[in-house]
Amino acid sequence: MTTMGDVARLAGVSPSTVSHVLNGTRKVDSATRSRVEAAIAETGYRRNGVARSLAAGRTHTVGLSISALTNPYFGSLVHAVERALSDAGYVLIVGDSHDDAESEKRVTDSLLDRQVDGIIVAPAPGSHRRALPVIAAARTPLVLIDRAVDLECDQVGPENFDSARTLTEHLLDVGHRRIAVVRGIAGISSTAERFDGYAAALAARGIPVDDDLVVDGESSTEVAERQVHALMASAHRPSALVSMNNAMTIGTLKALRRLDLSIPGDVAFACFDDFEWSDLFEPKLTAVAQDVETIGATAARLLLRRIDHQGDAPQRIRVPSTLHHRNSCGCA
Amino acid sequence: MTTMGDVARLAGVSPSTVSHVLNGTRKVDSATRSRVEAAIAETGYRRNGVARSLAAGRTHTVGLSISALTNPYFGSLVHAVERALSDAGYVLIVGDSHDDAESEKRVTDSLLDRQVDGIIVAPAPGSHRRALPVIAAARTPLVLIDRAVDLECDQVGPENFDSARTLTEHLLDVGHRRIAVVRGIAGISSTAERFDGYAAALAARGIPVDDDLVVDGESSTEVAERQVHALMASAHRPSALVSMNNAMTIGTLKALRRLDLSIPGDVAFACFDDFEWSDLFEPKLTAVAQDVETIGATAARLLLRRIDHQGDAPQRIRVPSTLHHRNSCGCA
DNA sequence: CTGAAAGCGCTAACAC
DNA sequence: GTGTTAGCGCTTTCAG
Repeated sequence: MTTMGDVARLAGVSPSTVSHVLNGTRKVDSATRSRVEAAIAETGYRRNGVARSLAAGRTHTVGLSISALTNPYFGSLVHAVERALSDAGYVLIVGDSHDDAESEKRVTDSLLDRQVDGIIVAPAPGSHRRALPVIAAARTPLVLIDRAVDLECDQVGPENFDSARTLTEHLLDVGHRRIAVVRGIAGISSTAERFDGYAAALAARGIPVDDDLVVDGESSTEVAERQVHALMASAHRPSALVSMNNAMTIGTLKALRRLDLSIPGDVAFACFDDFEWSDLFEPKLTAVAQDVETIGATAARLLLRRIDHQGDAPQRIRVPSTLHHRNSCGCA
Repeated sequence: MTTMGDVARLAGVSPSTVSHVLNGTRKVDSATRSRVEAAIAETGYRRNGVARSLAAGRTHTVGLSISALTNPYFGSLVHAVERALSDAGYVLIVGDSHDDAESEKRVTDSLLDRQVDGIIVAPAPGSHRRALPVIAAARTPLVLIDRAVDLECDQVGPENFDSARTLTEHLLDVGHRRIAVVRGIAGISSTAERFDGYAAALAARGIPVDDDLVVDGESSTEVAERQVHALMASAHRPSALVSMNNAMTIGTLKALRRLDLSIPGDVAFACFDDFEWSDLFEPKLTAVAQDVETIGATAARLLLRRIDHQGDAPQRIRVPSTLHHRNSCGCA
């Protein structure tokens, strides 16, 4: 390993000059600079970022705790965050929380140990009692993404309530009265907000929430498939269905297929999250698309700002979603 | 920031003892250990991983250069790699290469600067002339994933040739003679290998490759849609189609839909990469599923092994794929 | 079983 | 415009 000292010696200058030409951090005579650059080229010197971070007190590294990269929604989120961060010269460490408070804590502890300059968390259920307080105590800049938590810090996520209400209202407009909802995993804000949106739409029409029509899909394809199958095979089958995320939508569609129920003939259908193949599917899916790009980019932006200005007031941003009206809702 | 020195002073021991209780790196009297632990708890001390890495010469960090996390295939790959790595106490930095040699070089340079203990690369076209030599020169453990390159280093990827041949043969068996292929981005091994598999299947039946039936989808949904549309609207329309990856499959299906061509009635279809919704689509897609989990886990395993044993002979592993025979191929 | 001390490679005052 | 030097916080010989 060749170090800055080696380069300095070869160029006949001091280490600090080498440092300064490398970082452009003070004026260096162009002749000197050339000698240094030649020495760097000759030795194949490459700077040691670890030493640099230790001395400078900054790692230019950001951590992200998230669950299930397998889910394209999160994949896109990571993608958007990574892009924004790398444009700013930062690098991204990703850790999978498995949507479990314990694993999430392990991930964030490891990020904190590594002295990341900031952390973005898609909080797992129970996060506010485990990981989040520790991050706050470490005074490491923090941004919450995708899900809201009752905590004084920057937060970005999709608009859930209105979107879920719109989806439900639409089904109501088509004439449905018995509308079932497939709800996500308990303990996270999006599940609650989307459910509330559903309930609000019904309430506005004077329809009470019927517990028999609320199925817990736990944000999982398998669970949703099983639960929807049970519901649709039962006596109190609804005439319409709303699924609150992409994974559960697939489960729901599988269940309907297994029961040989047609959409929208036997049941109307609308869902949260759009798919690349939404209009390839027959019938084309009426869905609410989240603006993942914006959510991710905003999270990165908020974090970078906070890294530079610890003091600013925390912001909470909701990114609007857009309804893609196609024909699974049956209102052709 | 409280440091190890602070803890040592409070516990009335030397910094080195604190270090040893923290790392379990030498025997410490249990009374002493307790005092140290108490001091740690009292101060809320958290170790500085950067200083640790500098002193120890290891970062317990691995870098991954990959393209398009948006693509669920890569998302799952990252997921698998991350899991295996975090089980081993490593952390993963991901960088997006955009399948471009220049960006890839930027990503890997930044990883090298950060002194990662190893790097996993899904080589972009041209990688062997830019990023890879630099990594090799730095003598940083390297594993290639997803795509092969003519280089002496560990490599893991899917089996492509046989899978593509099987897919094509199947269409041939159904009786098709004019089979078009939608081919991926140029310059990467999987594109070449899959195309060769296609060509080999034809050759075995004495059918020459017809250039008019080779469409370049560039691994992109949009390009594939455009090209397939052109082909299918032309005079020399094939009776069957093979698509060589997931993104292009979606493009292909969109094109067929736009032309109102039915599968398998108007064209038989088979593809590389399985989707969660493959059997939800009508007709269900006949597809080759790659074992992403295994590929990712293997890459991690190879890398960790090489980090510990620089000397071992490089391995090249091909993970077999499995054919899901459904009905888009039209052989009911 | 424990401590002293020499670095790890760099940054950033501070001095000239 | 350039050099000196004191750290950054930890690991790890080497002694005892």
